[in-house]
Amino acid sequence: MHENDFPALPAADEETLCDLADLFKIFGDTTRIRILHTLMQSSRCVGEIAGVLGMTQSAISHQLRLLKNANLVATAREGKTIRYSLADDHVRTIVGQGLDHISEKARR
Amino acid sequence: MHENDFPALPAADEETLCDLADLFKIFGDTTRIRILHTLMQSSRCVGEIAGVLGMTQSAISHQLRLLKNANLVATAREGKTIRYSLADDHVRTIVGQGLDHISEKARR
DNA sequence: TGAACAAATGAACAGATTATCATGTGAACA
DNA sequence: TGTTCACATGATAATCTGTTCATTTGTTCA
Repeated sequence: MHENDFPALPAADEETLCDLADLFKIFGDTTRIRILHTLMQSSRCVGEIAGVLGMTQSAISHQLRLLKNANLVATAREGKTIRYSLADDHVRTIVGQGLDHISEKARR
Repeated sequence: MHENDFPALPAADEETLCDLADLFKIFGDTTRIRILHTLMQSSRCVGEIAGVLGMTQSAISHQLRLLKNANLVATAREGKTIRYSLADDHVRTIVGQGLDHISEKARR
């Protein structure tokens, strides 16, 4: 059997592929991945994230906006701070798959 | 139980997170996603991919190099052409997860 | 109310990214 | 051997991205 004859996934249309690229673009930045990684451990407010990552509040806030637009994080106001958390388990799954690929590559 | 207290994945170090971002960066471009999508259906040589996507051979070749460096595609010479195919099933899995996230988002 | 604090926003600049164009490389075969 | 074909590569220009700095918004609480 030829490995490429039976695609495991259905073909996607051009617009979907574009949306898909946009989604991965979000994961494709060190700062944003670090933010997501931080939120995978616990939800945090903006200032905390900035502190943990050693970056300015503004830089983090700009990136959080992108993450929120992509529905990857959710917000909840708590007093005068705003707590960010992962929106759902897709983030963990996608990150997990990425890590899988990397570790397999390293094994070669 | 607090949803963020028990991460499903272990913490990653800074270098791994950087590698992870680099991996997703590859998926985060429309041309490259279209190439991968094409290869998910069947392996193809460079000229075919360029034809299918309606782009120049040079543009495709440049992108294929990035895909190859990331170990996402494999090559095999066949006569005077070079056949590109997906390197392994991680591509399908990662793309599949991305599509999941998108369709769920659309459902809201 | 208004002072203090947390976060969001806008403009601008630096660095990265992508397609194009021109050219180089190497395998196949007459 | 040398021409041809398929692909790779390098330099360039246009576009995109991310951080910084300055400012604004909006909430809390004295």
